Amino acid sequence: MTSNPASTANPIGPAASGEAVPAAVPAMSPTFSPLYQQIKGLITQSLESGEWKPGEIIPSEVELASRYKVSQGTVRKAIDELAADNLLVRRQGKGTFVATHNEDRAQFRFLRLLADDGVEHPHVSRLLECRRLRASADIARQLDLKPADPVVLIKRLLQFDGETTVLDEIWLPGVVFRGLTLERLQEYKGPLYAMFETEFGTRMIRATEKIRAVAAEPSVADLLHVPAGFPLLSVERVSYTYGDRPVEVRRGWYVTTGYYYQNDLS
Amino acid sequence: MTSNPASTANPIGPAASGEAVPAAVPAMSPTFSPLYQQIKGLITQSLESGEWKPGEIIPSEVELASRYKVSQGTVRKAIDELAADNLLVRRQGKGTFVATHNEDRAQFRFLRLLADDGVEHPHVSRLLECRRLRASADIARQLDLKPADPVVLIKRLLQFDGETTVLDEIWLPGVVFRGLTLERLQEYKGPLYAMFETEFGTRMIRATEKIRAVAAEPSVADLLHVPAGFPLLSVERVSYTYGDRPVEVRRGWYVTTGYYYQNDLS
DNA sequence: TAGTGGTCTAGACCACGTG
DNA sequence: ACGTGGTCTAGACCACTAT
Repeated sequence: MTSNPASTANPIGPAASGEAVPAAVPAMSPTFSPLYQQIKGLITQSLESGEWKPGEIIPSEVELASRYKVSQGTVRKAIDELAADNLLVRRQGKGTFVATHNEDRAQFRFLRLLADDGVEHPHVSRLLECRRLRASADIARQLDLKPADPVVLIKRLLQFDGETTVLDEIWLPGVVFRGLTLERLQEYKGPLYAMFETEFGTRMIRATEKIRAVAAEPSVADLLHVPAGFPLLSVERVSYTYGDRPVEVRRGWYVTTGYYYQNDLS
Repeated sequence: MTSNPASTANPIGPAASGEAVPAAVPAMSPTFSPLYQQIKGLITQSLESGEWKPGEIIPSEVELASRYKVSQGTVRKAIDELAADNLLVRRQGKGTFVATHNEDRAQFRFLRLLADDGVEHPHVSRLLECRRLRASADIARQLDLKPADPVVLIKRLLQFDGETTVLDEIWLPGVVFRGLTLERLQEYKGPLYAMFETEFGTRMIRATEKIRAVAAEPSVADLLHVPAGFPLLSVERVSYTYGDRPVEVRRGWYVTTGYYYQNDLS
């Protein structure tokens, strides 16, 4: 019976409940934020804090509605957006789950390389090295660190059907990825992002990429088994976790003979 | 007062209205389609048929609700999805409008080339030619035509800050783009897609791109003022209009020194 | 002041997955 | 049979824009 006047402003308390008439407060609007956005923020907090871990189910909509003292519809809209952002996954009849880079076939989401026939081929990773060093000015800036802060550098090759196709250089903040060694990398089965999520509690949410065509430097050409000067796709990626905090810088060189980078404009 | 049992199946008629008790029909579900999806389809039809043209305002939600005999909430959900698909644009307080490639700053949506400093630079087009010819087997297949069907071929250069940066070869179905000539192209001010929409009633909805790094062929290199063998970004695009019908094949070569192709993974 | 989209609620029912 | 997400409705109120 409560008539809930769309919340007055920021505070979560949506309105006194239990009354029969539209509550007082006429609702001001400097810095107005919809209720469902606030709920979205609260759910995100629980995700970030690890209250609900990747792969786990979260409380049902009705349960969350009663917890936050809002209607189910409001929780629904919050979850809708989080699902659109790939933070949650809805499964009808079962429940809503925290998205994960594990089991998921969310591989292609971050490596959009297809064979010329349009088929997504499986790939294997060959680790070259994993060192700890101090961030260059450039890497520090991109990772939002101070210059000379500790970072981890991983180099690896990806092979598709036995063909060496990708060379990756991956920089990670040393503080977050304390204890990351070549051995642990080699032991882990599955995608890198799945490992980061499971072993280091750092989940990649989104990324931006700068793509160029470049001529292969000799050192890169050697590793990829192409002649020096060979045209390669250069992919510079910055990945972000909760709160849009950058937690990975990745420089990739792709051999695009027999494979292409797929992109959809919509 | 009508209790509307979520429609029984396909037909649009949502339910007999005016009764007080949940209508009979227990609702079967082979090929079940939600009401709002059907409304979405009807609105799309009106867009495709030109009942509401690009840039124009469409009827208000309440008006559409009464036209389709559904609640405003159902229309709202349909429009929400169409807005997410970039077919409609909502503007609070004003109304809902048909998306357009004109005035819009929807330029960057289909040409994601930024300068190294991250700034989006304006570009000018220099038309090289516009011929009519018969489709090759390959182009015919991609445009869903029969081989030797008439097609239009446009070649052009794009210059950013005076630098020649992009070479485009564009194939269009001849039947749809009857009357497209070099002169008309030169006369038209504004983006190509805006012209296609205004002059030929064909609106590009989405596109897929295959991206590779290639060595510049001599003929291409000449036009782009780079040496033969220079690494270029090869972008093969297929664009689609309503009903996912392909209506453009575009082969682009980008010089990515000083510029990069921006992509967001999310 | 009027009209439009945007938010919020409450309740009913449907479709899906599991016991 | 039950619980979960998914759909649909109806009505109230808020925020923005134009007149």
